Order: sequence, then C-alpha cells, then structure tokens
Amino acid sequence: MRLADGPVRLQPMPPGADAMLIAKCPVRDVLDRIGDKWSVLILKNLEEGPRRFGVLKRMIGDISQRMLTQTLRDLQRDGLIQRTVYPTVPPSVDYRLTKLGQSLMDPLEYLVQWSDRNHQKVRKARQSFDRTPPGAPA
Amino acid sequence: MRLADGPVRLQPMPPGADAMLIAKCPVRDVLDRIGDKWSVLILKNLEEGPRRFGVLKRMIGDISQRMLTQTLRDLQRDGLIQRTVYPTVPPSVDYRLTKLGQSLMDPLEYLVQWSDRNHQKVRKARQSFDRTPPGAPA
DNA sequence: CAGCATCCTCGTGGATACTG
DNA sequence: CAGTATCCACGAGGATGCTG
Repeated sequence: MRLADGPVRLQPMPPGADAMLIAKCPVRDVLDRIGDKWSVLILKNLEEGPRRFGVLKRMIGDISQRMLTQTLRDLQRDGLIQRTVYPTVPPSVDYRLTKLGQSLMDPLEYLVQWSDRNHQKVRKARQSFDRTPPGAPA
Repeated sequence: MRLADGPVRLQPMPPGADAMLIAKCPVRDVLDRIGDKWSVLILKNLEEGPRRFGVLKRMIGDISQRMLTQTLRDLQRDGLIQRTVYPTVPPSVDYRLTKLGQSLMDPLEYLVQWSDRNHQKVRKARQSFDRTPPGAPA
C-alpha cells in the first residue's frame, strides 16, 4: 500500500521533508477527515437521505452548533456532501451525500462491521492491560 | 481527537437518535485509535513482520521517540500489537501484530484502496471549494 | 432557521535532556 | 537500544451571545 508518495523512508530525512511524507499520504486525507469527532456520525446520518441542519443537530444531540457547522463545511469542502440552500423565509438548508461521499460509506461499513465484531475484545484487552501494567511486579 | 469515553447525555433526544450516541458507538473505539497521527503508519509497518523499536523509528522517519513509544503502548493496550522484550544487553524489543491487529488490517485496506482511488477527487473538490468560497459574489 | 463571532479549556504531539 | 521525564506550542472543540 502507499502510505507515502514514494517508498517508505529507510533513512532519516531532513526535518520538514518528512512532514511532507505524511502530508502526501492519500489515506491521511481520509483519516484526517473521518478521524475527527463528528464526521462519521454526520455521514451516517446522511446515509438515509437529505437532512436539514436542525434535524442533524437534534439527531446527534450532543454536538455543538459550532462543530456541526464546521464539520459540515469540511465535508462539503472535500466533496463528500452537498449543501443546498432553499431561499425561503426563514432559510432552509439541507445536506446530502454526494456520489463520492456515498462511495466512502462502503469502506466505512467494513470498519463499522469490524468494530461491532471486535470492540468487546478491544475493551477486554484494554481492561486487562490497565489491571496489569507493563511495569507490574512478577 | 477528543472523543467521549463516558456516557454523554446533555439533552433529551428523539428515539432512535440514541444509537448515534458517541459513547455507544463501537466504531468510535476504532476511529479513536487509527484516527490519530501515527497508528496506521505503525500498523502498516508491522504488517510484514516483527519490527524493533529503532527500526520502526527509522522506517517512519519523522516520528518522535515520545510519540512512537506512546502510540505503540496504546496499540498494545488495545490488543492490536504484541510487545516482546529480549533480555539482552543492550535490550532488544520487538513489536508484531496480534491476530486482532491483523484482522483490523482488512477493513483498513479497503479504506486505503478508497483513498488511493479517490484522493485526487478529494483534492480537486478541495481546490475548487477554496477557489470559489460559499459566499462568493453571484 | 441556520448560521457567525468570540473566548477559553485541554489534549495532542513536538523538542529536548536524561537513563538502565 | 529503548525507552522516561519535562516543558511547551498549537489547534480541536465546548460555551455563549448575536444575526440575516
């Protein structure tokens, strides 16, 4: 796979050039987007169809107005969702997945499935680790 | 990425929205892990086999010692990688994927594939968005 | 209704120095 | 070699008030 634009570095690089290594990694474009706190939640909510701003806010519940606006904007910027403004009074706006956004839901679904099947194991590993820290007495 | 680790209920929600709660969404466990800056890069490097600390550091190049140590410990805590200490002098430690960790690579691979195929579209959408901001003159 | 503007907290992660 | 320990900059994200 391509984590970098070229082969993974075997030797240290001058600082700054290495930052580009990650910056150019395609999967980081995705992870930086869906890795944030709200993107996946919003995407999931839009999977069933167009949703208005207020509806999204109520559905998610514990998202601030600020973060909803900002995340929606970022998703739109990346071409994953489309924003439609209806010139009514008061204004109405809805959001929906673009084709690109819909296509992202497929790989995302695999991740969700893995999570559903394995989150218990992760939680158990976590508890076990916390009970018996690395520096534990023999 | 600040994800809630406990129950989060600020206001009453419509029925059905409860499933969207962050605290109850297993995929958050995964995104919280792989969504950080280094986890995927490390996991990818471990895909081919056990790697020692110093090797990982050189392979990745621009990761600080602190973040490599910390991310490795978090991955270990979640049961995704195994840490093996060889009591040599000087000490030698290697890391490898657990079965759980390996199984995560599959859904991750779909994400990587999607990224490789679509990151150009994302970048273009981004550029287009930045050239023509939402509040652009009619 | 669907935002924008502002202030502020706190977690992530970088830099550096030290050690068994 | 494989870490710890500290300090610190930055930005994500929460709270609140205002607006077209």
